[in-house]
Amino acid sequence: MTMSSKNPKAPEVSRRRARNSLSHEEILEAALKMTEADGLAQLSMPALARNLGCAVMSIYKYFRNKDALLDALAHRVMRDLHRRLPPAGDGDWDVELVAYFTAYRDLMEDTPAYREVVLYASTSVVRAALTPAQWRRLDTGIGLLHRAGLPLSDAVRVYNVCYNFTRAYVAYEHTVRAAASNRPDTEGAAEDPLDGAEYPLLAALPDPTAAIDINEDGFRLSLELLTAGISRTFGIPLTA
Amino acid sequence: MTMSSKNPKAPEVSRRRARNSLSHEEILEAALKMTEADGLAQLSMPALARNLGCAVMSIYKYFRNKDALLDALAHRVMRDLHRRLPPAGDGDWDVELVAYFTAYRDLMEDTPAYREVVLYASTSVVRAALTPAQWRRLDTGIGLLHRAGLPLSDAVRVYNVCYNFTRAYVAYEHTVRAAASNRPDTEGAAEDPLDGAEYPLLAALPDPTAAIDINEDGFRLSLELLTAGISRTFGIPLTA
DNA sequence: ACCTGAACACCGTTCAAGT
DNA sequence: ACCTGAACACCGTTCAAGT
Repeated sequence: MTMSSKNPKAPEVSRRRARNSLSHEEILEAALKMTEADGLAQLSMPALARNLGCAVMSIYKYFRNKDALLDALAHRVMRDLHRRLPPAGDGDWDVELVAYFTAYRDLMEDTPAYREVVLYASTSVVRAALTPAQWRRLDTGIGLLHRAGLPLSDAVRVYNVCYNFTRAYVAYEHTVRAAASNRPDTEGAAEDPLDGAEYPLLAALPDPTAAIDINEDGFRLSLELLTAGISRTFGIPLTA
Repeated sequence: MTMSSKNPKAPEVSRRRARNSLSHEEILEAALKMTEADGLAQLSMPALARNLGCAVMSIYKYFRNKDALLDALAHRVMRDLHRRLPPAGDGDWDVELVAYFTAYRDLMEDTPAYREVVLYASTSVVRAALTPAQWRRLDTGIGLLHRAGLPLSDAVRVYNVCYNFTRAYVAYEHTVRAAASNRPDTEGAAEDPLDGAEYPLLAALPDPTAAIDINEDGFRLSLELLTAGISRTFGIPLTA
């Protein structure tokens, strides 16, 4: 009864895509949009093709397989990410250090799609060709510690620690949160009170599970402790 | 021509499983074995059924769906894990703290299947009913910091930081390593030397990518810095 | 009650064919 | 050259049927 079904020979909005209308870029853009909207888990080749209005196999002319597509997506996302991420400033080392890594987490919080993509393709992102913006940020981050008084080799080791801590924490936060939202929450189910004889300390706490929660407070305290640890271990004063 | 195909009416090794031969326990055991052998990614319902010598749908009599099975698997693994994980000792707080969290990482290194399972079902594991062994270890871990001089509420916050750091670090290490082993390594591809004018510090390094590597050294240094940070922030002396 | 095969709606991917 | 449909080997899961 619809217009398009009345006569199969009718124009029917031209199902077939024009000759060179598809491109590497358009496919990636669509994939990114879909990831932002519904998450990486929903990004399938058929769904992507539907979204592009092309046949599934057309995508394979531009990407060897799905993995290659995800790799390209990860690179694109990392490039965007570092464009929005400032290099280290030249204020007090401890203040700047906290700001430097907090900025990374904040940006990831802003754009959940980034977290998934970055988390997924860890390798291609961590190991493969870094963009100039990433090298720059890396260089200034190490410089921060070097200026504060650490020998270069120690500055690299300490930067490494802070960097991996931040990446790991954000990734872990994300997986925990994602998993939590997929389940019937046990919020209502009243927990059994803990036996004070068995667990003297936990039993005294208002919420024992707080000890293993993961949230922003923990991230902040971690950075504070790391900073204090750097100060103490390398004998450079804190300013804050 | 084979014996079994000659006569379809022959005994044929009795394809059908005996009446009550299947069980919750046997299924979980098989799933764990398969995960140890080939990784969680290879654990499909058909593969599991083949392994058990039963029909795929038989499994569904014991587990509502695959997610429920993975949940049960995660709980089983966490229970095993904490059985092998000692509570905190009563030596010097800083030495014990490092040993306490290093033990977790070491155990995860030992049994890669554990990492995958624990990593996967973050929620059910982190939030849902903890076993007595886990509560015990938690209680002694917090006690470690409390005995060292931290008020109980701070001891919980600091424990939380160390715990989440360790979990996150191990999980992140695992995903990076797993992803790396799935790809053509770029080891051979000689990296372009970095421009000394653009990246003065990185250019001076023998291997700039070391700044973002992840390995055991980073883990150890992280724990050292955290310990030093706790000492400095809460004014309790280091003994090591 | 417990176990099962057939069937469904999805994947990613190969292959041979359209234009 | 670029785009496409049909087909294949896999998933997880529902349903109705065997024993």
